[in-house]
Amino acid sequence: MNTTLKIYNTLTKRTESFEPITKGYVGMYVCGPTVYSNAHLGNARTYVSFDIIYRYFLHLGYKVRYVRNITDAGHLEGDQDEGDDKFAKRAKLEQVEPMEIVQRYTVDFHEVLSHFNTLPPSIEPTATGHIIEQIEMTKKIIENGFAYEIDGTVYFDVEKFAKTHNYTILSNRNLDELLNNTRSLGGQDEKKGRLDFALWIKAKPEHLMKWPSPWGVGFPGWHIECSAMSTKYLGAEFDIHGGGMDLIPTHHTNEIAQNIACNHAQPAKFWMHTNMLTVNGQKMSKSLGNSFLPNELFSGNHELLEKGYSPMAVRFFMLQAHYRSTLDFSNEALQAAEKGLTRLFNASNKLSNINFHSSSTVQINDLREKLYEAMNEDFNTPMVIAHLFEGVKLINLLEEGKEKISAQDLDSFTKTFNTFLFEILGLKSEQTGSAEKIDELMEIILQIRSEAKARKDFTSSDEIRERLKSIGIEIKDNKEGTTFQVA
RNA sequence: GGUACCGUGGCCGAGAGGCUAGGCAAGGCUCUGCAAAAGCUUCUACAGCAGUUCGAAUCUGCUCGGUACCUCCA
Repeated sequence: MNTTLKIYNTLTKRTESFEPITKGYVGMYVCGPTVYSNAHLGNARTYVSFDIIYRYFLHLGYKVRYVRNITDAGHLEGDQDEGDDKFAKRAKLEQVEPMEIVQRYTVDFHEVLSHFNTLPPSIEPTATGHIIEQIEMTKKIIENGFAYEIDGTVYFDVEKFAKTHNYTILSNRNLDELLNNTRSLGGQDEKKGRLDFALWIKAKPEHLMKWPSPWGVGFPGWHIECSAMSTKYLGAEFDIHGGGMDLIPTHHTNEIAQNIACNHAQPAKFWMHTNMLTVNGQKMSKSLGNSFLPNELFSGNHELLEKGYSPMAVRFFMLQAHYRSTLDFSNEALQAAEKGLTRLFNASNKLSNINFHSSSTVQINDLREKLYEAMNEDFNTPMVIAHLFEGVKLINLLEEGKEKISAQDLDSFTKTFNTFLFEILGLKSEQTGSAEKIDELMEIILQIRSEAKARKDFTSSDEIRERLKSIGIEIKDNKEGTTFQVA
């Protein structure tokens, strides 16, 4: 296995070999959620994708600092200066303090991600906790001549920046077309250029979340928080910056401009973007009203859902598509994922029951190499899963005694299979804490049943099966004995 | 309107010039008191048209269809 990790870089539009800036260390920043409402499934996909990336770096032995922010201030509704920020707006609606909104949805966000078994980031900074850093950065950008103040609001001067830098490097948009875009936004702007965006916004008197600054009382613009926090925790230049694809044209474009204007450096070597989750071919989003909340998904309580799906089935469903492809949601696809995942878990359980022989009739290293190659190809999880299913086939052959494996190979194979399934893909079987007791209970019940069967007392054995089924435990007879599954 | 991207078997989805993933569904078989499950196995697809090539799902052009972004969004 000598392949190197390759990553598609939005900055260069190419797949490039990954080399960390500092050997053995990876600095990764991912744009986190704006916590003004519940996280939906589409949001979750992005964080599951980056969870895989984080896990794989850890698996490869890197020391990773994974920073993912919480946007809890200064996110404007529109790009117009009179915009209210989202928290204040939502707070007014719900008659609560803005920070109450922030707290509620931050907790919700964490709950959702923990259902999906994502690892927490190393640092999860909040925008409100870094007002000073954002003010400092804004000051520096003004000093460097790329921003100007008008009546308490500070704007980034995009046209000036674009004269000496490639402002649209990420989106590949034509700057002139952007500047002359006929689509008008209405309202008179006090800013100089139509592409200029706010770094600091003057607060109206009734505004709830506001802070003092050299330009008066106000609150930070959206884009500056990520620049300030990534610089603070990862430095002016770090390895990876990630986020959803919808952040490319505005948020990330502006982030790069701010970083260069302040630090004279393009912040990240690699820009990685995850694609959208679609429903019936359309992007899942809050504004389109086609989004599910994870709780609705788990319970099946939504008009688009035929039934509830477990968080792991959903995670597995997401991993069956590549992170840069759109993924279309459907009940059929989720049910397929559910069954496929069960097969993988069953195979993993079987591994401990396989007998070893003096030598192997199978090639174990091939599979291992293919798994690493797949991950190294820009984290190609669908291919990893395909190879794991080859492993499932192999496990079944070994179990039936059609192929033989040595103790050493079995050990290595078990380790590889389970490492990829649990550690790298982050899947976990969803047994409850009392699972062991259930196992013991079931052992007793099944023994009684098999005794009844031995007496050809099928009335009793069938009754046991039916009554277990009625409480959601399904039993299956096969050659070696009886297995059971808790629904 | 502008700019990108995409169109793969019944469904979801990898692949990116020859070696024709994988899962689910469906058919067949094995196992079995019955049932269910499980296992094995079969099914050979790349929107259409033209071109480049010894060879194209993969490259080029056009046509049709879809989506995203340009306005808050992961």
